[in-house]
Formats: sequence, C-alpha cells, structure tokens
Amino acid sequence: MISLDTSTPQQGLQPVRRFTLAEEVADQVRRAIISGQIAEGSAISEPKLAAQLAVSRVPVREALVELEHDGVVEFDHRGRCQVRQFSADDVREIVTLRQTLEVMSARLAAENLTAETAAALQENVHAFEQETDVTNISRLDVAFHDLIMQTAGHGRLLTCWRTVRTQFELLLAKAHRWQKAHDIPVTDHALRGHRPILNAILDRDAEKAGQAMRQHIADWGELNYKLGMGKDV
Amino acid sequence: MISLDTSTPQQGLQPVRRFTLAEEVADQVRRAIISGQIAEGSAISEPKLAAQLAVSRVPVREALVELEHDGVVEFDHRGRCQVRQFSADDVREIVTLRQTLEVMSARLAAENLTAETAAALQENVHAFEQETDVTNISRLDVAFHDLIMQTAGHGRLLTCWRTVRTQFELLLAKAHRWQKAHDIPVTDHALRGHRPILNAILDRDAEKAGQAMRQHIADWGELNYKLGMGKDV
DNA sequence: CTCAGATATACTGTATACAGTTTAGGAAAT
DNA sequence: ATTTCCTAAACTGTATACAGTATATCTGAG
Repeated sequence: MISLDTSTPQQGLQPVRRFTLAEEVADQVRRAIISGQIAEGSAISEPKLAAQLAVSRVPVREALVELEHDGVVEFDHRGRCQVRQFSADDVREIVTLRQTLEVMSARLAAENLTAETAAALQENVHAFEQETDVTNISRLDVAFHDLIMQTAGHGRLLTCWRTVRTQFELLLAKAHRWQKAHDIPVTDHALRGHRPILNAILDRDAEKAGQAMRQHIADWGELNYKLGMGKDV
Repeated sequence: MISLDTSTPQQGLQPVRRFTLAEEVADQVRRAIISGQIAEGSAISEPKLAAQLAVSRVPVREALVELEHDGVVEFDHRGRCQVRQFSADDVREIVTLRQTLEVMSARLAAENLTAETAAALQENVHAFEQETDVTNISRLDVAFHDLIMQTAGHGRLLTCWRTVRTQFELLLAKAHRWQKAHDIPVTDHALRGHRPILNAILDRDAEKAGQAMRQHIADWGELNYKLGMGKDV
C-alpha cells in the first residue's frame, strides 16, 4: 500500500521522467551518426530533418545543440550544422582527454565502491569477456566505462565525460566497421584489459586502478592510431 | 589593398562573428547570477525573463540551456528552471575537477608554449600581482587560467573547462562578497601562487607546471572550505 | 562551352500561437 | 479558522509564421 501523504514521501519512488521530442530526436540522430548512416561531413538542415521525423523545427534545433555538446556535429559561423569529421588530431584529443577523465574516475570508483556497484562491474566484465557480437561488445565496453563513472560519484566529472562519451562510441563503431571491411577479427584486440581495472577497483586500490585505466586507454589509442582512425572509414 | 579574389584568401581576416540574442541573454543572466543579483535558488521563468529583456522566449530558452551546461542553473523534472545552489560537496567537486583539468592544461601549456602565449601569460601575472581592485583581480585570475587552457591547445579539454569555468567565477565572486561583508582583506590570500606556475611553464617543465597547478588549486580549495563556501553568502 | 548576373529556393534566427499541465487563489464546507 | 474543491493564471513543450541572408538554379552574353 502506498502512502498518499505527500508530506512524508515514499522512499524509492522517483518523479516520472518526462520525455521530450528533443531528446527523442537527439537519440535518433546520434544513433544514425554513430552507425555511419549519416556520413561524416554531411550537412544537416533543420527543416529537412524536422520533416523526416515529423516534428517541428524547435525540438530538432534543441537536439542539434545537444549533439554539438556531444561533439558529433558542429555549427559554422553562419549557423549551418554538419556532422563533424575526425582528424588524427581529434582522435589524439579524445584519447588524451579520456585518459585524464577516466583515470580520475577509476581512482574515485576505487574509493567509493559499494556492494551493488561492485556486482554490476563484475557482471559487466564477465559478460564482456564472453560476448562475441560486435554490437554488444561495443555496448558493454561503453557500459563498463559508464559504470565506473557512475561509481565515481562525481557529478561534474560525469558532465565532462558526456562531452566525449558519444565521440568514444563513434570511434568504436568506426573501428569496428573498418575491421569488418578489412576482415580483421575484432575480438583479439587489447580491449580485454577491463579485468585489471576491475581487480584494482575491487581491491579499492585507487592508484593501481588509475594506472590500469591509463594503460587501457593508451592501448586503445594505439589501436586507433594503427587503424588510421581519423582518416575516415 | 585587399584582394577580392576569394580563391586566395587574405590572411588574418576572420569570418565575421554572428551575435545571436541567445548569447546576449546568456551573458546577461550569467553575469547577474555571478554577481549575486539573481540569488541562488531563484526560479527563472522564461516568459518573465523574456519580457524583462524584451525578446521572445526562444532565445531565452536557448540561453538557459547554455547556462545549464555552465552548471549555474538547473531544470527540474517538470522543465522548471532555477539558479543552482552550491553545497559543500559541490564546492569539493569543482575543486577536484579543476585540479584534474587544469593540471592537464598546465602540462600541455608547458609543452606547447609559444613566444606570444608566453608574453601574454607574463603580462597577466604581472598585472595580477599589481592589481588591488577586487573585480579586476577576479577577471585577471580567470584570465590566467583561460590563457593556460588556450595555450594547451586541446579543444576538448577546453570544452570540459567551460563546464566549470562559470562555477569557478561564481565561487570567486561569492568568496569576495563574503570577505567584503566580513571586512577580511582579499589581497593576502594564497592566490598569488600564479608565479610558480608561470615559471614552470616558461621553463617548459610540464611535470613541475602540473604540480604547481595542483598545489595552487588545492590552496584555493582550502580557502573555500575555510570560508564555508557552499553555505551561501 | 564558360562565366556573369539575376531570380528563385532554402535556411537560420526570432517571434508568435496553441495545447496540456502545473501552480496559485478563492469560495464553500466543516 | 481550517481544509477541500474548484476556477483562473502561469508555465513549458511544440508548432507555425516571418524576416533577413545565403545558396542554388537558370538565363544570356562572350
């Protein structure tokens, strides 16, 4: 039985989430960009996109601003929007910024670990190591880093993470497409390095967790450089 | 004489910057929040703000979203906007995130230093050490950290910096108001620590620059904790 | 065939309009 | 006097409208 007395709010009940069209549009466009369905460098016209999605320009506009913060589209000085193209320098930026942000998150996660987050991380790494489907591998990979960020419990760090998260996903997807196109197996790369990070966090060893994370992302960076990421798929 | 041949573009000419009402609104509201003119926790109504500024709701809406990214306002689950209140935890977050981001920027700045940026930094520190007016001190303080970020030459790091920059300014202004209200002189605090950072950067010693920055921000954090920041002015 | 100029189309920034929902206020009842 | 219920005002999310500017198309001259 649920108390209807609002002065003593019920625990575990969250205010209902309000979904806006802008979020929906942002999600769809984001997915389309990550999947390569919308090519790098493509111009995005508000009216056309609005027509395609059967909404007005307003939510489209808001969605594009969000995607700009995600770093996957950009506006020129005239207000024209286009899908961002990633140069080799961009890839380096993403790698180095991830290192900085995620080393911090790994340290904090080691310090703030709880039973629930520990279980979630273990579960994730286990599933990650078993998974063979490329799409799911990506999903679990991103989820692992998200989980650590969550565990870190630092709202503003999370905000920063959101500014690179989508770009990280994009590079992952691009790499997978590249590997598929060149018949290079995806599973034998360095990304199985989640385990050392997990162990360090479970040991609550902040320093070791940070180092493991730094190494992991450096390895990922090397992979991207080797694949010639930023030279477009 | 300026060549009109667009195929061989003239150096040093930038596309004209387009100022939108949204930016103008964001600037004004940001300033009002930093100065305390709009109190922490105040509700912000789009129609009222639009009427006050004599613009429509559209640019106001866009401005508020920008300010949300700046971390100075927040939207509740109903879409209502209010000026954010800073708890002691928020202050800790701002301090620790600044450390992470700015240690990185100091290192990069040491590596990427040019003659111009060196001159600009020297000039800034010199002016900072001479200045006595509180408002100008704040301006120069923020400008110093901006300059280092600029010098670092890392676009995505700069994006992250922007998510805390305004909050940094806000804490500075709050501290100054607090000190003024309690007749505590502002000039004798630890903030004169820009010099060691500058020297390390000029020496192109990335490690030392990072350490100096870490210490500087830690000192600033201590000052804030001591003043009881997050307990509102 | 190439290029310049003119006209038409498209796009962004901003304003206004509207629908559904929330907040506030006041009347009625206890 | 307090509480409940109802009505009115206000606010957000979304759609539509409009003005000014940029892009694209087409025509005609060389």
